Amino acid sequence: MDPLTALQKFREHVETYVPMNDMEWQALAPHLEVSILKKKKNFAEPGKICNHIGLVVKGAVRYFLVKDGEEITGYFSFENELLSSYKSFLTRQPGENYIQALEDSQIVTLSYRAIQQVYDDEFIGRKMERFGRLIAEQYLICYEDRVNAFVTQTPEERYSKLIETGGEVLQRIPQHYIANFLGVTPVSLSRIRRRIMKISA
Amino acid sequence: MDPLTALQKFREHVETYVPMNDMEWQALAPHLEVSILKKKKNFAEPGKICNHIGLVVKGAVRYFLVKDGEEITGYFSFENELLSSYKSFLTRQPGENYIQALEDSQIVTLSYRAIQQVYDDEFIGRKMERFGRLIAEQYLICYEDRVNAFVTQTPEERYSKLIETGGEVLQRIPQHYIANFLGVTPVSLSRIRRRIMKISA
DNA sequence: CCAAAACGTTAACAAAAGATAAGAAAAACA
DNA sequence: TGTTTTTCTTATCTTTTGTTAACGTTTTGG
Repeated sequence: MDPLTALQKFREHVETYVPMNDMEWQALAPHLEVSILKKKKNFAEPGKICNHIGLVVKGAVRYFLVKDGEEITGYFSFENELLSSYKSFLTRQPGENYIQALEDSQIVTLSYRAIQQVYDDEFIGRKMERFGRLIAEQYLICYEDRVNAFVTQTPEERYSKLIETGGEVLQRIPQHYIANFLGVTPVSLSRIRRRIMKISA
Repeated sequence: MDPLTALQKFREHVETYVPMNDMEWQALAPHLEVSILKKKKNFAEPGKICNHIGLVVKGAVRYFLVKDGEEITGYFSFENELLSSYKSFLTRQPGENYIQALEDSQIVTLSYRAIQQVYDDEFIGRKMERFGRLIAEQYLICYEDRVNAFVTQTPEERYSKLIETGGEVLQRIPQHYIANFLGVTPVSLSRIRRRIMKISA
């Protein structure tokens, strides 16, 4: 999609959290960049500081790290979702994971320096500060739910729940990635699926 | 400790995130309450909306939920740490977990209504908004690490790491709570401990 | 101070998951 | 199109975990 439409998507995303008039948008927009991330290209890499936060306006990305030579997938971001190696981005320390495009993707990014400028800005700082807070709070809740799932549910229960909620994940993502996401091996997920098939059949 | 000292603790906690002068503190302090939570008493309960966020100035609390009649412990908060059923607090929906005092505790609390007032305040709103953002970001990072641990590490690795970092948890908390926290049963943790003993001995 | 409850370990068995390898089907791509 | 890679399943074997129960110890609370 053309860059202006992409930027518009970013504005809409902000406006789901805080209202924003045209003047405010005029102040924010110059800090944004629109970029293309080709399939298999990395948005973040281990050992490097993640200098951008982004909004996926088209496509999807996968978060993973390499352990004992194996890729272990921890998360995904789809259209209209933010992406960043948050810990690295926020702490300014080298990250541990890759963020890689699953498909050719288009991303609206905001650099660390830019976001700090925006937070400190006279005119829009207050509003953006609130936006940042609400974003962080929402992701906090997502993580809280996910940790709860690990603590209180079996892998089978986690998978069943994932099917119920019918996330986009299921349609667009290879199952061995989902297995990692659920905290089990691909082989194990395959067995879980068979067990569930038998029950529901 | 006396209420004024407790409030002072809260101020110090805020100041680890944002600077705060006396006038700002004067504006914030009236929104705070100091309360005592006796051992085994609940700060939050399932089915109820969590209306307060708090800072533990003395004591410790445990987060747990009841599944199939069993208590499953997911988290703890100690001195100088925040506590809240964040999801319930932020979304204004009934929560799912208990937050219960492990010891007689003293807590400085801020109600949902109060914190919104503070965020909207002319004088200190901007600063508190940033405080709220930084808090949420920090907790986000904690959760990110924890989810990563579940996805990439075995229970044994998680326990070993917990010992290395030598968290307060280990000293003050019964091991079957720690087992839940790590995502395994108490019996399993006992076996893990024995395995590790043999190796390091 | 005593009885009851909570706690940690261990054992025995069942269930589930990890590791590895093999094979078929589907997708990627050249 | 045909070939290679990826993906998913299945099987086998080993390891780990869950479950239940028992036992001694410690802690708690009246």
